[in-house]
Amino acid sequence: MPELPEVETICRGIAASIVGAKIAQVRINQHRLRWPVPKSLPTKLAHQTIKGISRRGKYLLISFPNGTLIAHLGMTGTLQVLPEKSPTKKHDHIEITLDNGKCIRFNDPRRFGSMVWTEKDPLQHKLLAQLGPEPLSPDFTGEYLSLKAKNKLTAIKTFIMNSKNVVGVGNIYASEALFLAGIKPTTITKKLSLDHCKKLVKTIKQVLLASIKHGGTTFRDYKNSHGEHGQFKTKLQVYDRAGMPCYRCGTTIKTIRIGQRSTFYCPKCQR
DNA sequence: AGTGCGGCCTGTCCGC
DNA sequence: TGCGGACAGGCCGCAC
Repeated sequence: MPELPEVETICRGIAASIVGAKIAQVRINQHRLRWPVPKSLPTKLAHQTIKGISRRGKYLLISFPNGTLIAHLGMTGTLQVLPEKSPTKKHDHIEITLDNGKCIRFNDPRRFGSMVWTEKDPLQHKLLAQLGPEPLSPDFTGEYLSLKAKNKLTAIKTFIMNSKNVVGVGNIYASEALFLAGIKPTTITKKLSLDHCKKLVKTIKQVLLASIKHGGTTFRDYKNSHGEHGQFKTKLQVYDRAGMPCYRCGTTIKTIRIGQRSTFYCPKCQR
């Protein structure tokens, strides 16, 4: 499942082969994604040159002179740059052929992903305007988290997974960061001290950076822009390890559900 | 206003 | 072996 490190990996992986290229053709094989892909997209993109690609949270922004394509990979989406002639696969919903002999393929079996077109400032788009700070930016500090978290009655895990508070922390990295910080995922946010918040901010940054370094985490579906799996899975401390011994203390890892999400933690290391 | 949950989807896994 | 059902999950949008 693509979280921030996976999206960052894809962004870095495809930039060199698409920026500066001109669109030759856009084909929509399936317009029913999270939101319908506008039928006018092929016309909008025709003959436009790709100016750049960047990331905001888990959104990829591909910019053109006349607007921006905002892509989200949802749960199972992949974005690959392939030779133009490589065969279309099942669930290749959108194919963007470039004038350099390559083709961008958006593949998403579960169709939780999206592809949105905007001609305004993309950061002011409804999907992006309300987003909290980037977790790896200097804006994301213990003081910020502490201020934002005080008086809130939600579980800390739910809180850090809410993109209004901080972007890019999904289910896997939330469990991992809380383990590294020694904080029980059910802890009510207002009970966290400033020191807890500082520690947690540090471990969120730490786990995201480590995952980017290893090319992301592949759980079931994630592949990078070259179709390769991420290697961070082997580094996971608690995620999907229910019933197995904690690497640190040997206590059996527990799983519970918080806000309809499976959550993993060590009952001894996290309090 | 803030919180919580329904719904969108298909592949995988499990039990009968 | 084949089939049905449960489950996985990001995130918007609605209901309370």
